Amino acid sequence: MSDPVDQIIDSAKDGKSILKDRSILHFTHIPNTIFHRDAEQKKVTQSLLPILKHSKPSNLLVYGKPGTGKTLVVKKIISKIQERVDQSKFPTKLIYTNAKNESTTTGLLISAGRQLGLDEKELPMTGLATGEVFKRLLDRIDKNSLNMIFVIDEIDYLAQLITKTHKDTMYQLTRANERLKHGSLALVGISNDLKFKEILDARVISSLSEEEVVFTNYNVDQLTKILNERVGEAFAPDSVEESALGLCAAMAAKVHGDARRAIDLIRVAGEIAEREQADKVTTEHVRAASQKIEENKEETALKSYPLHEKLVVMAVMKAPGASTGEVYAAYKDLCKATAQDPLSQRRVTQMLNEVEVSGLVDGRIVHQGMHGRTKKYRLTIPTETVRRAFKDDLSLEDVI
DNA sequence: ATTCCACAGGAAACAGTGGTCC
DNA sequence: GGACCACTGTTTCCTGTGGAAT
Repeated sequence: MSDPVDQIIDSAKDGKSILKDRSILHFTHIPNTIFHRDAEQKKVTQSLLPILKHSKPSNLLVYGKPGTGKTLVVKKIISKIQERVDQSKFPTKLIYTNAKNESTTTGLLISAGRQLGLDEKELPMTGLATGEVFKRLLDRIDKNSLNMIFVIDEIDYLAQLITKTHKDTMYQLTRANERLKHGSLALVGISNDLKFKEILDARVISSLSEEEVVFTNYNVDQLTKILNERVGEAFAPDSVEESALGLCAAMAAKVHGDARRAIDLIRVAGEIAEREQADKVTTEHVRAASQKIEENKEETALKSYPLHEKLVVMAVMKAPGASTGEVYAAYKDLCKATAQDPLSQRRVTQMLNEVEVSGLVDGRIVHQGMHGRTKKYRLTIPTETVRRAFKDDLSLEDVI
C-alpha cells in the first residue's frame, strides 16, 4: 500500500484543476460582469446626467438589500462618466467611502479628504473640529473647481452616528452646493435599509432624496444566469453539475436574492470539491459550503471580540440558562482566574446585549414576580466553536 | 390593591489619549 | 503651553418594568 501523502500528491498532479480562476468568483469582480440591472443602470445614469451637461447634479439615494449589485452599478456608471467627461474643462472626482468602515463622522470626512489629495498636514486625522474638517474639504473643491461625486455606501450607518453625536454633518453635506462658488458636490447615498430615513431630519431627507433608485431582490432565474456567466469563466467546462448551480441560486434567493451569497457558495463548493479531488461540483459540495460559510462567520466574529467580551461569552457558556446576575458572577470568577479587573455590571449588561445582537447568544426576559425581572442567556452556537475560536488567546489559556 | 424584587437600559459624567491651533 | 477638539470606553446614577407574593 502506498503512502497516503504520495497518493494525494500523485492524484493532484495527474488530475486537472476544476477551478481555473477563483478571482472571478468574488462578487466585486467587475470586468465584463453582467449585473442584469438594465432598468436600474438607466435610472442611476439619468440622475447623474447633469454632470455630462456641465451642470450640478442632484443628490441621489440608492436602496437595495445586500448583494443586489447596487454599489457595483454605481461605481461602474461613475467611472464611465469620468471617462467621457472632458477632464480639463470639467474635472470630476469620484470619492467613495463606506460609512460602516468609519466609526465617526469626522473619520468619514477625512477619508474623503484623503481621496481629494489632502495630506496629513493639510487635513490631520485628529485635533480638528468637525466644522473645520468640512471647511477644508470644501476649500479644496472650490480652489480646484472640482465636481465631486461623493458616494457614501451604507449611509444608514452614518445616519446612526449622527443621531448618536447630534452633529449636522448630513445636513451640511446635502447643502454643500450652496457654499461652493466653483465646482459642485453631489451626494450619492447607498443603503441596505429602506427605513433609515425615519431617523433623519426632514430637511436632510428632502435634499438627500431628490432622486431615488430601488434595486429589487434578484430572483432564482436572475441568480442562475449570473452564476452561469461566472461559472463558465471560472471553472473548467462541465465541472459544475447543473443541480449544484441551481441549489446555489435557490439558497441565495431564500436570503433576499443575494448574488454575493450565491457566488460565495459556488466558490467555496468549488474549493471543497477540488480538495476532495472530485471531478465535478455536486449539490453535496454546495451544502458543505453553506455550512462552512456559517461556521467561519461565527468563529471570525468571536475571534475579533475584545478580551472582556470574550470573557462574557465564556461566562454564558459556563453557566447556560443563567440570569444576568449569575452571568455577572461567572464573569467575575473568570476575571479572577485570568487576573483581570472586572468591569461594572452595567457595562457587562451592555456587552451581553451587543453579543445578543450579533446572534451568538440568545437572551430571553423572564419575569419572576417577587424575584424581579431578569434576562436568561444561552449560547446559540456549539461550545466547540467557542473553544476553537478562543484557543489561541493566551490570556484565556487557563479557563478554556 | 399594593408591595417588592432584580434587573434593563437611558443619560450624563468622567478619564484618558492623541492631536491642532494660536 | 494652554485652550480646545474628537473620540473611546467606561462608571455612576437613575427611572421603569411586570407579575408573584402578600
